[in-house]
Amino acid sequence: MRISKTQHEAFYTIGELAEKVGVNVETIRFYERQKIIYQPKKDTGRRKYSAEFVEHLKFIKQAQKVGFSLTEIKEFMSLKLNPNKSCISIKNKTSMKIDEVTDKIKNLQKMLKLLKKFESKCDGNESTEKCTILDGLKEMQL
Amino acid sequence: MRISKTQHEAFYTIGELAEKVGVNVETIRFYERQKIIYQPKKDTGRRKYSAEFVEHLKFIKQAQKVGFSLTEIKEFMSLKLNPNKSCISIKNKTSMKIDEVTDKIKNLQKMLKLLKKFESKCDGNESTEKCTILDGLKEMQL
DNA sequence: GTTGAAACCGTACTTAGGTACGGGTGTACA
DNA sequence: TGTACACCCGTACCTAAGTACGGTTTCAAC
Repeated sequence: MRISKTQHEAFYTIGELAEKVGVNVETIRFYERQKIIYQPKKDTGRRKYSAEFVEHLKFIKQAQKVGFSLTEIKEFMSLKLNPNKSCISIKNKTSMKIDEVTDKIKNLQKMLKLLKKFESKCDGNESTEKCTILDGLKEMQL
Repeated sequence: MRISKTQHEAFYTIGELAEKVGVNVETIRFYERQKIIYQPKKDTGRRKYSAEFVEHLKFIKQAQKVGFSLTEIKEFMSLKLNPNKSCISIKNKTSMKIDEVTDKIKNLQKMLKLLKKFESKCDGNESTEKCTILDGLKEMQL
């Protein structure tokens, strides 16, 4: 991380940014090509990232973790940067995502319950022939 | 669905099975190639699926929905069909999966909470410039 | 001032999870 | 009995989300 002489503002090279966020340099270039993040100012041909890019990338990674696709994330990002549309489409997308996430949580909770049931029944010493976990799999209809 | 003459047992063609489970015929062939399901008995060259395949495929689809990869699913399936290993590895895998699923639920719940907060604050009529949902995205650190 | 790491760029390759295609064969039903 | 439809197989193609490669330029440190 370097400090700009005039503004005391922190900037990162692509390598530093990648390191800071825990992604590959190539991934950042890839996001740029896909227009998920915008290309930052360049200094003698090199990308110069301001601190907001750390937040952008962290947001992308978090959103991915909970199941948003890059396409969905790109939409959110572009809405942030492009404030000329009515808010209603954002609200609709949000509602749809709420339903989707709610559903996913429910399914995961069922799965979790089953996994715990299997785990508690199994003493770990049987051959798989008698394994209660495998028996459990049979009834695993979410 | 046809009924076998001698046993009153139901069998499905690949097309019927696909229809019943709601997947593509090609997907079933793909799973077979990937050895996620085994190849059923054939009758004059054609696959003849017993009812258990309906359950197998439903299980695969449910497991995918909650985030298991085909590789993980394949392991579970192969354990069912191959009862020669000690049960302990299954128990370990199960415990790991419990942690993973628990974590995923937690993250999804955080995401859900944020999404709901955004939704309730937004009246849907503002320009995105003023959109509270987009403001919310800024703070979205899970 | 040299030199080695790191950035640049475009292109190609990878893995996961399918889907489509094309040419040949079996079969249900009018 | 004929014909359309379902099935067979292998191979090719597709999208998502990166990762790697190779040749060139630039910067930073000695």
